[in-house]
Amino acid sequence: MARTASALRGHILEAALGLFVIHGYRGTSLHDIASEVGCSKASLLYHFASKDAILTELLTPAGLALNQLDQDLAGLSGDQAVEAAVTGYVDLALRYRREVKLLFSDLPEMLNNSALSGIPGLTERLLAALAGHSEEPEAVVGAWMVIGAVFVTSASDVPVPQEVLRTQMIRSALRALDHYPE
Amino acid sequence: MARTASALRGHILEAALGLFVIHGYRGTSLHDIASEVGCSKASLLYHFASKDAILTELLTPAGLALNQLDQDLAGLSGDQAVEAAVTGYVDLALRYRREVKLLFSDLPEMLNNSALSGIPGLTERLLAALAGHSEEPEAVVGAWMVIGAVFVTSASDVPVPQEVLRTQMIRSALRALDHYPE
DNA sequence: GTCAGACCTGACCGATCGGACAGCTTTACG
DNA sequence: CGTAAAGCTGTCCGATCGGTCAGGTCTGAC
Repeated sequence: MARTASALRGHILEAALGLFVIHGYRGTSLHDIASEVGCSKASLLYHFASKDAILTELLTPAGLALNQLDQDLAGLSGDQAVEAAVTGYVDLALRYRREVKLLFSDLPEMLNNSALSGIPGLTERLLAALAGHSEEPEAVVGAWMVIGAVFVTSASDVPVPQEVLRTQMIRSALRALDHYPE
Repeated sequence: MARTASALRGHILEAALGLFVIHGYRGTSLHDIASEVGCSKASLLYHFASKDAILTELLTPAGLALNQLDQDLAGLSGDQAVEAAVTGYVDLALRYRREVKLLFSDLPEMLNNSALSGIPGLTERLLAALAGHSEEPEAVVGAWMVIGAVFVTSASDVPVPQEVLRTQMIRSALRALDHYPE
Protein backbone atom coordinates (compact mmCIF):
# COMPACT_ATOMS: atom_id res chain seq x y z
CA MET A 1 0.00 0.00 0.00
CA ALA A 2 2.97 2.28 0.04
CA ARG A 3 2.50 5.01 -2.54
CA THR A 4 5.07 7.62 -3.35
CA ALA A 5 3.96 11.22 -3.00
CA SER A 6 1.62 9.94 -0.36
CA ALA A 7 -1.98 10.99 -0.70
CA LEU A 8 -2.43 9.81 2.85
CA ARG A 9 -1.18 13.09 4.24
CA GLY A 10 -4.06 15.00 2.71
CA HIS A 11 -6.57 12.43 3.86
CA ILE A 12 -5.26 12.71 7.40
CA LEU A 13 -5.69 16.49 7.41
CA GLU A 14 -9.19 16.20 6.00
CA ALA A 15 -10.29 13.54 8.47
CA ALA A 16 -8.70 15.34 11.40
CA LEU A 17 -10.45 18.60 10.55
CA GLY A 18 -13.81 16.85 10.33
CA LEU A 19 -13.38 15.04 13.63
CA PHE A 20 -11.95 18.07 15.45
CA VAL A 21 -14.96 20.12 14.39
CA ILE A 22 -17.41 17.53 15.68
CA HIS A 23 -15.74 16.25 18.83
CA GLY A 24 -13.21 18.97 19.59
CA TYR A 25 -9.43 18.74 19.51
CA ARG A 26 -9.09 17.09 22.86
CA GLY A 27 -12.13 14.93 22.21
CA THR A 28 -10.50 13.39 19.14
CA SER A 29 -7.73 10.83 19.66
CA LEU A 30 -5.07 9.85 17.17
CA HIS A 31 -6.74 6.46 17.14
CA ASP A 32 -10.02 8.10 16.06
CA ILE A 33 -8.31 9.85 13.17
CA ALA A 34 -6.47 6.71 12.11
CA SER A 35 -9.72 4.73 12.09
CA GLU A 36 -11.45 7.38 10.00
CA VAL A 37 -8.60 7.46 7.50
CA GLY A 38 -8.17 3.72 7.53
CA CYS A 39 -4.52 3.61 8.48
CA SER A 40 -2.51 3.00 11.60
CA LYS A 41 -1.90 5.50 14.34
CA ALA A 42 1.82 5.18 13.69
CA SER A 43 1.25 6.39 10.13
CA LEU A 44 -0.17 9.65 11.43
CA LEU A 45 2.99 10.20 13.41
CA TYR A 46 5.10 9.36 10.40
CA HIS A 47 3.56 12.21 8.42
CA PHE A 48 3.19 14.63 11.33
CA ALA A 49 5.55 15.19 14.22
CA SER A 50 2.73 15.24 16.75
CA LYS A 51 -1.00 15.69 17.18
CA ASP A 52 -0.36 19.36 17.73
CA ALA A 53 1.46 19.57 14.40
CA ILE A 54 -1.73 18.42 12.64
CA LEU A 55 -3.68 21.17 14.34
CA THR A 56 -1.07 23.76 13.49
CA GLU A 57 -1.06 22.79 9.82
CA LEU A 58 -4.85 23.01 9.72
CA LEU A 59 -4.86 26.49 11.22
CA THR A 60 -1.86 28.06 9.52
CA PRO A 61 -3.54 29.22 6.27
CA ALA A 62 -6.31 30.98 8.15
CA GLY A 63 -3.75 32.50 10.48
CA LEU A 64 -1.77 33.90 7.58
CA ALA A 65 -4.91 35.32 6.00
CA LEU A 66 -5.82 37.00 9.26
CA ASN A 67 -2.37 38.56 9.42
CA GLN A 68 -2.81 39.81 5.88
CA LEU A 69 -6.12 41.43 6.82
CA ASP A 70 -4.41 43.06 9.76
CA GLN A 71 -1.82 44.61 7.48
CA ASP A 72 -4.42 45.78 4.99
CA LEU A 73 -6.27 47.52 7.78
CA ALA A 74 -3.19 49.17 9.24
CA GLY A 75 -3.19 52.22 6.99
CA LEU A 76 -6.90 53.04 7.18
CA SER A 77 -8.83 55.19 9.60
CA GLY A 78 -12.36 56.30 10.35
CA ASP A 79 -15.18 55.19 8.05
CA GLN A 80 -12.81 53.55 5.62
CA ALA A 81 -11.38 51.41 8.40
CA VAL A 82 -14.83 50.34 9.60
CA GLU A 83 -16.07 49.24 6.21
CA ALA A 84 -12.84 47.52 5.26
CA ALA A 85 -12.73 45.76 8.62
CA VAL A 86 -16.30 44.50 8.33
CA THR A 87 -16.06 43.22 4.75
CA GLY A 88 -12.57 41.82 5.27
CA TYR A 89 -13.55 40.05 8.47
CA VAL A 90 -16.75 38.61 7.01
CA ASP A 91 -14.96 37.38 3.90
CA LEU A 92 -12.23 35.84 5.99
CA ALA A 93 -14.65 34.05 8.30
CA LEU A 94 -16.68 32.67 5.41
CA ARG A 95 -13.62 31.59 3.46
CA TYR A 96 -12.29 29.66 6.44
CA ARG A 97 -15.63 28.56 7.75
CA ARG A 98 -14.57 25.10 8.80
CA GLU A 99 -11.50 26.50 10.52
CA VAL A 100 -13.77 28.86 12.48
CA LYS A 101 -15.77 25.85 13.60
CA LEU A 102 -12.50 24.25 14.59
CA LEU A 103 -11.58 27.25 16.69
CA PHE A 104 -14.89 26.90 18.48
CA SER A 105 -14.41 23.25 19.20
CA ASP A 106 -11.74 23.75 21.83
CA LEU A 107 -11.06 27.40 22.48
CA PRO A 108 -8.61 27.07 25.40
CA GLU A 109 -6.52 24.63 23.39
CA MET A 110 -6.52 26.89 20.34
CA LEU A 111 -5.32 29.92 22.26
CA ASN A 112 -2.28 27.91 23.35
CA ASN A 113 -1.43 26.89 19.79
CA SER A 114 1.68 28.47 18.37
CA ALA A 115 0.06 29.14 14.99
CA LEU A 116 -2.42 31.41 16.77
CA SER A 117 -0.14 33.05 19.27
CA GLY A 118 -0.76 36.42 17.62
CA ILE A 119 -4.53 36.18 17.95
CA PRO A 120 -4.88 38.47 21.00
CA GLY A 121 -3.01 41.33 19.34
CA LEU A 122 -4.78 40.83 16.03
CA THR A 123 -8.16 40.76 17.74
CA GLU A 124 -7.37 43.96 19.54
CA ARG A 125 -6.52 45.78 16.32
CA LEU A 126 -9.53 44.34 14.51
CA LEU A 127 -11.70 45.53 17.38
CA ALA A 128 -10.19 49.00 17.14
CA ALA A 129 -10.84 49.14 13.39
CA LEU A 130 -14.44 47.95 13.82
CA ALA A 131 -14.94 50.64 16.44
CA GLY A 132 -13.59 53.23 14.01
CA HIS A 133 -10.74 53.78 16.48
CA SER A 134 -13.21 55.31 18.90
CA GLU A 135 -13.18 54.44 22.57
CA GLU A 136 -16.78 55.39 23.25
CA PRO A 137 -18.68 52.54 24.97
CA GLU A 138 -21.19 52.43 22.11
CA ALA A 139 -18.44 51.86 19.56
CA VAL A 140 -16.45 49.42 21.69
CA VAL A 141 -19.48 47.29 22.56
CA GLY A 142 -20.61 47.35 18.95
CA ALA A 143 -17.21 46.12 17.83
CA TRP A 144 -17.35 43.21 20.24
CA MET A 145 -20.87 42.41 19.07
CA VAL A 146 -19.69 42.25 15.46
CA ILE A 147 -16.71 40.08 16.36
CA GLY A 148 -19.03 37.57 17.97
CA ALA A 149 -21.80 37.85 15.43
CA VAL A 150 -19.61 37.12 12.43
CA PHE A 151 -17.68 34.41 14.23
CA VAL A 152 -20.73 32.47 15.39
CA THR A 153 -22.76 32.98 12.25
CA SER A 154 -19.90 31.69 10.12
CA ALA A 155 -19.60 28.62 12.29
CA SER A 156 -23.33 27.93 12.15
CA ASP A 157 -25.29 26.16 9.47
CA VAL A 158 -27.53 29.00 8.41
CA PRO A 159 -29.82 27.70 5.65
CA VAL A 160 -28.98 30.51 3.25
CA PRO A 161 -26.76 30.58 0.14
CA GLN A 162 -23.24 31.76 0.88
CA GLU A 163 -23.47 34.90 -1.28
CA VAL A 164 -26.71 36.01 0.37
CA LEU A 165 -25.22 35.17 3.74
CA ARG A 166 -22.22 37.34 3.01
CA THR A 167 -24.32 40.33 1.94
CA GLN A 168 -26.66 40.10 4.90
CA MET A 169 -23.87 39.58 7.40
CA ILE A 170 -22.11 42.70 6.20
CA ARG A 171 -25.30 44.75 6.29
CA SER A 172 -26.29 43.51 9.72
CA ALA A 173 -22.79 44.10 11.07
CA LEU A 174 -22.67 47.66 9.76
CA ARG A 175 -26.06 48.36 11.32
CA ALA A 176 -24.89 46.88 14.64
CA LEU A 177 -22.02 49.37 14.50
CA ASP A 178 -24.45 52.17 13.74
CA HIS A 179 -22.55 52.68 10.52
CA TYR A 180 -24.45 53.37 7.31
CA PRO A 181 -22.32 53.67 4.15
CA GLU A 182 -23.36 55.98 1.33
CA MET B 1 -11.35 18.65 59.30
CA ALA B 2 -14.75 17.11 58.93
CA ARG B 3 -17.41 19.79 59.12
CA THR B 4 -21.08 19.13 59.07
CA ALA B 5 -23.01 20.95 56.35
CA SER B 6 -19.78 20.87 54.44
CA ALA B 7 -18.66 24.16 52.99
CA LEU B 8 -16.32 22.15 50.82
CA ARG B 9 -19.05 21.43 48.31
CA GLY B 10 -19.42 25.09 47.44
CA HIS B 11 -15.68 25.59 47.23
CA ILE B 12 -15.46 22.69 44.80
CA LEU B 13 -18.08 24.20 42.52
CA GLU B 14 -16.40 27.58 42.64
CA ALA B 15 -12.94 26.21 41.89
CA ALA B 16 -14.23 23.91 39.16
CA LEU B 17 -16.03 26.75 37.41
CA GLY B 18 -12.92 28.91 37.47
CA LEU B 19 -10.68 26.17 36.12
CA PHE B 20 -13.18 25.01 33.50
CA VAL B 21 -13.43 28.55 32.17
CA ILE B 22 -9.67 28.91 31.85
CA HIS B 23 -8.57 25.45 30.72
CA GLY B 24 -11.80 23.93 29.43
CA TYR B 25 -13.74 21.01 30.86
CA ARG B 26 -11.55 18.35 29.34
CA GLY B 27 -8.44 20.39 30.07
CA THR B 28 -9.17 20.37 33.78
CA SER B 29 -8.58 17.17 35.73
CA LEU B 30 -10.12 16.20 39.05
CA HIS B 31 -6.62 16.45 40.45
CA ASP B 32 -6.41 20.07 39.28
CA ILE B 33 -9.66 20.91 41.04
CA ALA B 34 -8.62 19.11 44.22
CA SER B 35 -5.31 21.00 44.30
CA GLU B 36 -7.09 24.32 43.84
CA VAL B 37 -9.55 23.56 46.62
CA GLY B 38 -6.91 22.04 48.87
CA CYS B 39 -8.55 18.67 49.38
CA SER B 40 -8.15 15.18 47.98
CA LYS B 41 -9.48 13.96 44.68
CA ALA B 42 -11.50 11.38 46.58
CA SER B 43 -13.31 14.18 48.39
CA LEU B 44 -14.59 15.55 45.11
CA LEU B 45 -16.08 12.18 44.32
CA TYR B 46 -17.61 11.98 47.76
CA HIS B 47 -19.59 15.17 47.18
CA PHE B 48 -20.26 14.60 43.48
CA ALA B 49 -21.03 11.35 41.72
CA SER B 50 -18.67 12.13 38.86
CA LYS B 51 -16.82 14.89 37.07
CA ASP B 52 -19.81 15.25 34.79
CA ALA B 53 -22.08 15.77 37.79
CA ILE B 54 -20.03 18.84 38.74
CA LEU B 55 -20.48 20.26 35.27
CA THR B 56 -24.20 19.53 35.31
CA GLU B 57 -24.67 21.26 38.65
CA LEU B 58 -22.78 24.30 37.37
CA LEU B 59 -24.94 24.56 34.28
CA THR B 60 -28.35 23.70 35.68
CA PRO B 61 -29.38 27.17 36.98
CA ALA B 62 -28.58 28.80 33.65
CA GLY B 63 -30.41 26.01 31.85
CA LEU B 64 -33.53 26.54 33.94
CA ALA B 65 -33.41 30.29 33.34
CA LEU B 66 -33.13 29.70 29.61
CA ASN B 67 -36.17 27.44 29.73
CA GLN B 68 -38.03 30.17 31.60
CA LEU B 69 -37.15 32.69 28.90
CA ASP B 70 -38.39 30.25 26.30
CA GLN B 71 -41.76 30.01 28.02
CA ASP B 72 -42.02 33.77 28.42
CA LEU B 73 -41.42 34.17 24.71
CA ALA B 74 -43.93 31.52 23.67
CA GLY B 75 -46.99 33.75 23.72
CA LEU B 76 -45.51 36.73 21.90
CA SER B 77 -45.33 37.54 18.20
CA GLY B 78 -43.97 40.19 15.87
CA ASP B 79 -42.30 43.29 17.33
CA GLN B 80 -43.15 42.30 20.87
CA ALA B 81 -41.38 38.97 20.40
CA VAL B 82 -38.28 40.62 18.96
CA GLU B 83 -37.86 43.14 21.76
CA ALA B 84 -38.63 40.64 24.50
CA ALA B 85 -36.25 38.13 22.96
CA VAL B 86 -33.41 40.62 22.72
CA THR B 87 -33.72 42.03 26.22
CA GLY B 88 -34.41 38.62 27.75
CA TYR B 89 -31.46 37.05 25.98
CA VAL B 90 -29.07 39.87 26.85
CA ASP B 91 -30.14 39.85 30.50
CA LEU B 92 -29.76 36.10 30.66
CA ALA B 93 -26.30 36.09 29.10
CA LEU B 94 -25.07 38.84 31.40
CA ARG B 95 -26.56 37.23 34.48
CA TYR B 96 -24.84 33.95 33.75
CA ARG B 97 -21.73 35.44 32.28
CA ARG B 98 -19.32 32.95 33.77
CA GLU B 99 -21.50 30.06 32.66
CA VAL B 100 -21.43 31.45 29.13
CA LYS B 101 -17.66 31.42 29.29
CA LEU B 102 -17.91 27.86 30.53
CA LEU B 103 -20.01 26.91 27.52
CA PHE B 104 -17.31 28.35 25.29
CA SER B 105 -14.57 26.41 26.96
CA ASP B 106 -15.56 23.05 25.53
CA LEU B 107 -18.52 23.33 23.22
CA PRO B 108 -18.69 19.73 21.97
CA GLU B 109 -18.63 18.46 25.55
CA MET B 110 -21.35 20.89 26.61
CA LEU B 111 -23.70 19.84 23.86
CA ASN B 112 -23.48 16.27 25.13
CA ASN B 113 -24.33 17.30 28.67
CA SER B 114 -27.73 16.22 29.92
CA ALA B 115 -28.45 19.56 31.56
CA LEU B 116 -28.25 21.17 28.12
CA SER B 117 -29.96 18.51 26.05
CA GLY B 118 -32.73 20.95 25.22
CA ILE B 119 -30.37 23.59 23.84
CA PRO B 120 -30.92 22.89 20.14
CA GLY B 121 -34.69 23.27 20.41
CA LEU B 122 -34.42 26.32 22.65
CA THR B 123 -31.94 27.95 20.29
CA GLU B 124 -34.24 27.35 17.37
CA ARG B 125 -37.16 29.05 19.08
CA LEU B 126 -34.98 31.92 20.30
CA LEU B 127 -33.76 32.38 16.74
CA ALA B 128 -37.33 32.44 15.47
CA ALA B 129 -38.31 35.04 18.04
CA LEU B 130 -35.28 37.21 17.21
CA ALA B 131 -36.22 36.98 13.55
CA GLY B 132 -39.74 38.11 14.39
CA HIS B 133 -40.93 34.73 13.12
CA SER B 134 -39.94 35.74 9.61
CA GLU B 135 -38.08 33.40 7.32
CA GLU B 136 -36.59 36.07 5.09
CA PRO B 137 -32.81 35.68 4.76
CA GLU B 138 -32.27 39.17 6.19
CA ALA B 139 -34.19 38.30 9.35
CA VAL B 140 -32.72 34.83 9.74
CA VAL B 141 -29.13 35.98 9.27
CA GLY B 142 -29.75 38.89 11.61
CA ALA B 143 -31.05 36.53 14.27
CA TRP B 144 -27.94 34.37 14.02
CA MET B 145 -25.77 37.47 14.21
CA VAL B 146 -27.47 38.54 17.43
CA ILE B 147 -27.16 35.05 18.93
CA GLY B 148 -23.43 35.15 18.34
CA ALA B 149 -22.95 38.79 19.22
CA VAL B 150 -24.56 38.56 22.63
CA PHE B 151 -22.96 35.22 23.40
CA VAL B 152 -19.41 36.31 22.60
CA THR B 153 -19.71 39.79 24.05
CA SER B 154 -21.00 38.37 27.35
CA ALA B 155 -18.09 35.95 27.49
CA SER B 156 -15.56 38.68 26.78
CA ASP B 157 -14.00 41.13 29.16
CA VAL B 158 -15.29 44.34 27.66
CA PRO B 159 -13.93 47.23 29.72
CA VAL B 160 -17.33 48.81 30.26
CA PRO B 161 -19.62 48.88 33.33
CA GLN B 162 -22.22 46.12 33.25
CA GLU B 163 -25.21 48.49 33.08
CA VAL B 164 -23.73 50.40 30.13
CA LEU B 165 -22.81 47.12 28.52
CA ARG B 166 -26.39 45.90 28.85
CA THR B 167 -27.85 49.03 27.29
CA GLN B 168 -25.42 49.12 24.39
CA MET B 169 -25.75 45.40 23.70
CA ILE B 170 -29.51 45.72 23.44
CA ARG B 171 -29.28 48.77 21.20
CA SER B 172 -26.68 47.20 18.95
CA ALA B 173 -28.61 43.95 18.73
CA LEU B 174 -31.83 45.71 17.78
CA ARG B 175 -30.01 47.66 15.08
CA ALA B 176 -28.44 44.44 13.77
CA LEU B 177 -31.97 43.10 13.44
CA ASP B 178 -33.02 46.29 11.65
CA HIS B 179 -35.51 46.78 14.45
CA TYR B 180 -36.02 50.24 15.89
CA PRO B 181 -38.48 50.46 18.81
CA GLU B 182 -40.58 53.58 19.31
C1' DG C 1 18.78 -6.95 -10.30
C1' DT C 2 19.73 -4.20 -6.55
C1' DC C 3 19.94 -0.71 -3.55
C1' DA C 4 18.54 3.56 -1.13
C1' DG C 5 14.99 5.71 0.67
C1' DA C 6 10.15 6.70 1.26
C1' DC C 7 6.17 4.60 3.26
C1' DC C 8 3.70 2.06 6.62
C1' DT C 9 2.72 -0.86 10.73
C1' DG C 10 2.23 -3.87 15.21
C1' DA C 11 3.82 -3.86 19.50
C1' DC C 12 5.13 -1.52 23.19
C1' DC C 13 5.82 2.39 26.79
C1' DG C 14 5.17 5.89 30.45
C1' DA C 15 1.92 9.23 31.86
C1' DT C 16 -2.46 10.60 33.09
C1' DC C 17 -7.14 10.18 33.47
C1' DG C 18 -11.79 9.22 36.04
C1' DG C 19 -13.28 6.46 39.38
C1' DA C 20 -13.77 2.57 43.32
C1' DC C 21 -13.06 1.26 47.95
C1' DA C 22 -11.70 0.33 52.66
C1' DG C 23 -10.83 2.68 56.54
C1' DC C 24 -9.80 6.72 59.52
C1' DT C 25 -11.53 11.04 61.86
C1' DT C 26 -14.89 14.25 63.34
C1' DT C 27 -19.51 15.64 64.50
C1' DA C 28 -24.22 15.45 66.29
C1' DC C 29 -27.26 13.33 69.36
C1' DG C 30 -29.46 10.45 72.99
C1' DC D 1 -20.23 8.71 77.42
C1' DG D 2 -21.18 5.88 73.26
C1' DT D 3 -22.53 5.28 68.83
C1' DA D 4 -24.18 6.04 64.20
C1' DA D 5 -23.69 8.91 60.44
C1' DA D 6 -21.23 12.23 57.77
C1' DG D 7 -16.85 13.91 56.08
C1' DC D 8 -12.63 12.92 54.25
C1' DT D 9 -8.41 10.53 52.37
C1' DG D 10 -4.48 7.19 50.63
C1' DT D 11 -4.19 3.79 47.65
C1' DC D 12 -5.20 1.15 44.04
C1' DC D 13 -7.26 0.02 39.32
C1' DG D 14 -8.46 -0.35 34.32
C1' DA D 15 -8.74 2.46 30.36
C1' DT D 16 -6.96 5.59 27.27
C1' DC D 17 -3.91 8.85 25.77
C1' DG D 18 0.22 10.64 22.75
C1' DG D 19 4.32 8.99 21.26
C1' DT D 20 8.54 5.63 20.17
C1' DC D 21 10.82 2.04 17.75
C1' DA D 22 12.41 -1.84 15.15
C1' DG D 23 11.34 -3.83 11.24
C1' DG D 24 8.60 -4.99 7.10
C1' DT D 25 7.05 -3.47 2.23
C1' DC D 26 6.91 -0.96 -1.80
C1' DT D 27 8.88 2.25 -5.49
C1' DG D 28 11.90 4.56 -8.53
C1' DA D 29 16.70 5.24 -10.19
C1' DC D 30 20.76 3.25 -11.85
